[in-house]
Amino acid sequence: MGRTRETSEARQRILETADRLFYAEGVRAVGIDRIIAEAEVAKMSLYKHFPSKDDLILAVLQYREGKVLEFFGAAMERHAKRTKDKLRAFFAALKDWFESPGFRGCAFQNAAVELADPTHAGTQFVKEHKRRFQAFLAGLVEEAVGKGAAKVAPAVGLLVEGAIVTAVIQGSPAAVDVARDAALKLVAEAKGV
Amino acid sequence: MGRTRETSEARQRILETADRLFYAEGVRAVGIDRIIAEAEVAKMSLYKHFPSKDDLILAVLQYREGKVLEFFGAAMERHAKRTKDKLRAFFAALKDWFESPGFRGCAFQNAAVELADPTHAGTQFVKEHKRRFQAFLAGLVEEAVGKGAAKVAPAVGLLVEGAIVTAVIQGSPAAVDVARDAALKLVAEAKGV
DNA sequence: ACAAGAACAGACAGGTCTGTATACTTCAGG
DNA sequence: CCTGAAGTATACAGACCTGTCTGTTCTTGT
Repeated sequence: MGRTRETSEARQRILETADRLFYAEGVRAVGIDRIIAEAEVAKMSLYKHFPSKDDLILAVLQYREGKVLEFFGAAMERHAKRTKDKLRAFFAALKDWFESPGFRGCAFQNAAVELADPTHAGTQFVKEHKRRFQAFLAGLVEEAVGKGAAKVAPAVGLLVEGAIVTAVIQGSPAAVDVARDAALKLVAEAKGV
Repeated sequence: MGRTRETSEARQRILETADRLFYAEGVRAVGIDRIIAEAEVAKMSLYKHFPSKDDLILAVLQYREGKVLEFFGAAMERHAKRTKDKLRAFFAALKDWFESPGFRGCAFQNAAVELADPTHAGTQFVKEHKRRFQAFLAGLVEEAVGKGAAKVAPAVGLLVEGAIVTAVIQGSPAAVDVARDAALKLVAEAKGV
């Protein structure tokens, strides 16, 4: 039989191409024609899988959340061999990301800024993603600090978000070191008390 | 004589209107036609004062930097009557901003994201603005902590940036309290040592 | 072999975008 | 009174945008 709707090769090619272009140039700046040309796909194929561009944007964000998870999983595991501290491994992974070619900040945040519409499904998804990401981060903090994690985890989250936007604007990954040192200081203090 | 080029009424109306629309909906989403309609200005007047939309974007960013300075100056002075601590007054002013109607994050950051082009004059200006803003913040930190300011000021900057993006995505000003508490903790520790 | 689903190819409609061109109005200073 | 600067009004070019429509080709299960 023909490939099922969710695993179609054309669909996958569209998702990957759109993800790459959206991240590099923005969801508003990249048009449908550009995506189908680079994905080597017919326009009707795109609209069969994604009824509108807004649907495609949402699908790309969902697709990207999976990729982000994979990236941090792999990078942290790589670093875990040096430091047993998971929080340190996370910041090392963050630095890897900042230094990766084509780094342009957080795709979710960027999309939310460009959409500029709180009712857009993509904006809603970004909000939920950030909550999930913060929960993940809180888990790492809890391993480092134990019960008092609730107190410092949100501050660590702000340091991470701040480091992301600062790194992309300054065009340098240096912010991650500042964020890591401050986060470790806050964690150490929470532990000490 | 006719008003000089820099103080023309039409020019001012264009700047204010463009600033309002750009901030609310984004520099890419708002077109020239929309701006001239709401500013009640002829298209040729706009292009006389700003040769291209990119020039207008840059001019709006410069105009806005002045307004931001005014806002924080006024808000901090208002709060300075309650707390003598300038850093506390700053975070109180930040909260005022987060709670102001139509808050949509940092206009400079948003513009940089939308432009998605490091060579764009607007992007360059955003980078410089952030450096100036960080210097201003470092001044506040120095008053609180003295000589050791260089150590904690960058971290406080990340907390502030993180609070801005988090507040807009979560649609709540709660992040500012987290940022303030963490910043004061870092400052207190730097002072103690 | 054949029907049906999936993808391809490309034209097209209707709208929006930036930027230019043309012609008219208003008004102040010499 | 006349010149020139500033602003107004409007039409237009050329590009690009999303989404639709019509056909063709390829593959695969029955």
